[in-house]
Amino acid sequence: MSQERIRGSFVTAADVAERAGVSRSAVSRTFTPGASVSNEVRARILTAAGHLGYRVNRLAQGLTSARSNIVGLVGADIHQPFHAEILATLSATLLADGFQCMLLNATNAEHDMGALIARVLEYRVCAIVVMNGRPPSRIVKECLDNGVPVILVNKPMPGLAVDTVVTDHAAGGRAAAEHLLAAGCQHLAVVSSGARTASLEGRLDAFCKRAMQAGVPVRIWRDGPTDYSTGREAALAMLAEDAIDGAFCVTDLIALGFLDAARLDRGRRVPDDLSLIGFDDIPQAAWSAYQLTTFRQPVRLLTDQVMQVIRQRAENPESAHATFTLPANPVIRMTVRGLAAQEKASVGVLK
Amino acid sequence: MSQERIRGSFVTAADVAERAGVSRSAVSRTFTPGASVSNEVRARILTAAGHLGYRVNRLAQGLTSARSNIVGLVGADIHQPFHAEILATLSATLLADGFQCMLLNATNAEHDMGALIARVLEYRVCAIVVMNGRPPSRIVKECLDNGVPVILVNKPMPGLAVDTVVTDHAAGGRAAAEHLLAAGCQHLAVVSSGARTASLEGRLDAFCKRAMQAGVPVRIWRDGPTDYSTGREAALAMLAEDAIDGAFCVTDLIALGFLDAARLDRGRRVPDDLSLIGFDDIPQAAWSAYQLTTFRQPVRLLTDQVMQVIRQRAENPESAHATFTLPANPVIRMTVRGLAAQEKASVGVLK
DNA sequence: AGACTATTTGCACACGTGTGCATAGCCCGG
DNA sequence: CCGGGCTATGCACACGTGTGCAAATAGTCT
Repeated sequence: MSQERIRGSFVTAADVAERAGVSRSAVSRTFTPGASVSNEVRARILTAAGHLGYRVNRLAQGLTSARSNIVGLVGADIHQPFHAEILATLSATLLADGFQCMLLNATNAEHDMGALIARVLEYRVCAIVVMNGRPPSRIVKECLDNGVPVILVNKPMPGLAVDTVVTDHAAGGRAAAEHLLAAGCQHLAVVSSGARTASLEGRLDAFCKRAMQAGVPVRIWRDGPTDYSTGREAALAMLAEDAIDGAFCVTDLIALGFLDAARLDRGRRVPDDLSLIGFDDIPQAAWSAYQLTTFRQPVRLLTDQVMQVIRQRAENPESAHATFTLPANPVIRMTVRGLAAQEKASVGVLK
Repeated sequence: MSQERIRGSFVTAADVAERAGVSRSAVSRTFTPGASVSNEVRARILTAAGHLGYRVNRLAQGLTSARSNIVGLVGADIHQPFHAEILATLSATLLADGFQCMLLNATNAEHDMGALIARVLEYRVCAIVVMNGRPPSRIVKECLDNGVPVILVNKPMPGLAVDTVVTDHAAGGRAAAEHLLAAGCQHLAVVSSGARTASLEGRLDAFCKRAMQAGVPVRIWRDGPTDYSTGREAALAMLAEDAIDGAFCVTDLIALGFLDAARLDRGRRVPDDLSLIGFDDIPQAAWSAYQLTTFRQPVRLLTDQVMQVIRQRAENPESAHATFTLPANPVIRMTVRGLAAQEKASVGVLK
């Protein structure tokens, strides 16, 4: 088939044209949907292209159109379960829709992110999606100045012409408080990390506010990485003497660390002595050793909304910018007292 | 600063040249390391570029050189902890070394992978790394014909001119058997998924062979996805009546499912009644509820080796192809009988 | 001072593609 | 048979960059 290929170099449209005995334009038109080529010529070109192994050079193609169909995906800590799920879903959706994904994995959330976005701008990406982290607003502004739309997931940046897709963290935090109150908890705790991101703070603030409304005190932990280890440390410290009977961890990962330390190191029975709620609904939360009651971030809805924004901006760059807020639905499992007992029968062990 | 920018279009080298009062070549040379420009002109160009917000167009740049510095990363199931870790490490390394990553997330491991690789070829990537999955050899061959090196992680493909970087699965499987035999296990089991990948099969075969040498029977489970749920199902089925006292799960994810079902549903005490070993060393294996004894895939070494191959191929495409085999080191925690008791004191709770 | 060398700079071309424009061919109605 | 409209095709240009080559300029040695 490709025995006549010169090894190690790409075939160009001119090569195909020569072999098919037509002009290069005809080749270009054959691979451009909607262009006018006769069936006979198209067939000849396609067989020639097949024999030679021709592939359109998207670099050259993007040169004329001044825009590629590459989307830049920016994020930090992409190995964490929730971030990995967003990345996997979003990249699969983008690829299915004909886009290409450029992955920008920031090791240092703050500093690297700016440099990485600057680099991906050099590829004339058609959009940049910030999946998490805190890109400096200066670089976001530069993207916008260059006509590259920026879409922020779970991170509002007021005052910039960006599209924002967020989970309703406040509603989730409030609902978490209500669940724990309904379970009869009298001494609440909320566990977060030292990262002051809008999503984590939003959950925490709403939780505290709702508890305060009910007149229930809340101990606050806000230190360390957004990690399993932070949950453990918080539990070890807070459950040493305090009589906490209900805790909201702003992340499932934190919640699982908290749960392990509470049970294994502090001897608490969950949910009998202590009710616990997480956030995100990562796969591990459903594992039978945990059965964590949590709030599910609507990953599918988030990514679908991101896709829709990208498409819409592609065809109409000037349309108004918007913030889309999607609900986090409770996933009742076994770590909250009243609910666990009551729903036990109808909830499967694995989701 | 950028107040004079025409919003929504990129600045070209010609714009910078005009503003700085020099030729466009001078601009190009300023941004080309090692080219000859006087310090005075360079400075003038750099300030002009800064004011205008100039960024080199890598699409145009890659056009002349017939090769971009984009690396295609191909994989399936990238949300799984181990795959996510490989992806995170590899992408961070590549970005730190000045490459860009194009992410190819295959939803259907077999079929999609070919189509995705074909698409990324259109961007004249300088290398393709297959992180997992089974790309059809036809498309791999096409990459090689086009001079694009292909690097396979944990997946040998004999007969093709590719570089291969693998963990020593056979040695790991053998060592797992030896650990369980040393713990005095008499009735072994090995749990794998229905995916017949070289890495999983390599671990399984070596385990079985070593156990057979010792005259110990091995029950084999090989069904379902490479997943937590498979471990659960295997444990539920195998531990219903069988007197299994030692199990090797070819993946940590499988092992954790097995462990949960063994303890919670089948009432086994681990490691007293049952010793268990996994493979990969995902973060969850270190969680205090699990403390899984396992074999660590040397992710850092694997990715470093991949990087080295990429660099070396970049400067010398014709060098001989090789297979690099890296060892999987045991991580002794608490799920194997003799070892757990003996080492308990010296092993931290978190890694 | 003159010649020779090293450095800097600009011109012009190449890279591979899409596309506007003009031309050629075809079909069809009058 | 002729003209009009439609389709197919080729030419030539543009996109933004890197770079070889020649010219110009600065610097150095005799």
